[in-house]
Amino acid sequence: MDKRTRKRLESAGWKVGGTSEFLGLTDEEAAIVELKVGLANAVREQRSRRSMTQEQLGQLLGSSQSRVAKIEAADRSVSIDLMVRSLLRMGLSRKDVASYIAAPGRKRAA
Amino acid sequence: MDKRTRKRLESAGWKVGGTSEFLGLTDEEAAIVELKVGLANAVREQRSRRSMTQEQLGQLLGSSQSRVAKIEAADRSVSIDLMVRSLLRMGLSRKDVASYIAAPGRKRAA
DNA sequence: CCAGCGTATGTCACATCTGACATGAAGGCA
DNA sequence: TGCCTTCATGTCAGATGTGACATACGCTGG
Repeated sequence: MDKRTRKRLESAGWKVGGTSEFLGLTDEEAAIVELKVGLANAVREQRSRRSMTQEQLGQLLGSSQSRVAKIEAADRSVSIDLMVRSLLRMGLSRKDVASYIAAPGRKRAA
Repeated sequence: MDKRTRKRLESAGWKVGGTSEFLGLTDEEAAIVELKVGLANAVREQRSRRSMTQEQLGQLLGSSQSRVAKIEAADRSVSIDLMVRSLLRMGLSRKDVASYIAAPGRKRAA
């Protein structure tokens, strides 16, 4: 998890320690946070890859710039559903989404 | 997609054709349905593997028998979040969940 | 210095999801 | 046949997620 990501998460209210659990964060909660971070990074990366602004992506998703920002920040108020729908709308396949979910944190090939 | 699954989906209000799209179902919607069916099957399979009743699983999830039934039926009223949380609560890893999402429909090894 | 662009954050009315309950249907068994 | 277990489906009040808006922050070019 890079510094920037961690900062975003913490300020969003998540309690993050190491890459996994810490005080008051069960294994399951930790797994969900990690999973969401993976998807959040995926969205940011895919958008970036298309040279789109958050505003443009928001439009593509039928949503707003602010919500895209929250998605990419893995904000508490964002569901996995929304993240997945975003990726699919950007043309990714179910398998692509799965690979992002399985991914540890950063880095990715295709 | 087996017959039983298709029946459950259709009665749940989804419009399903082939394994993918049909009338009035965009590619994205189709992908979401398939993804949810994969997770629904995963929950049913994992529960079955543990010889638990829906009632017992409901308790483990802090929920009810009826909601478990809806989860396994990939009901409209069930979010991907809930399905994922269920699988994690049953002890699966992020990677396990990912593999179920990537899976076409039925069959699985481990 | 200060516009302007892209992004981040807080808030809120409205939409969707969720647990719980009631009830029904299918199968097993005495 | 009646009873019991397990799963399916409808409903609803309360919880959570969502789009939109306002506003703030950092950066870059003028």
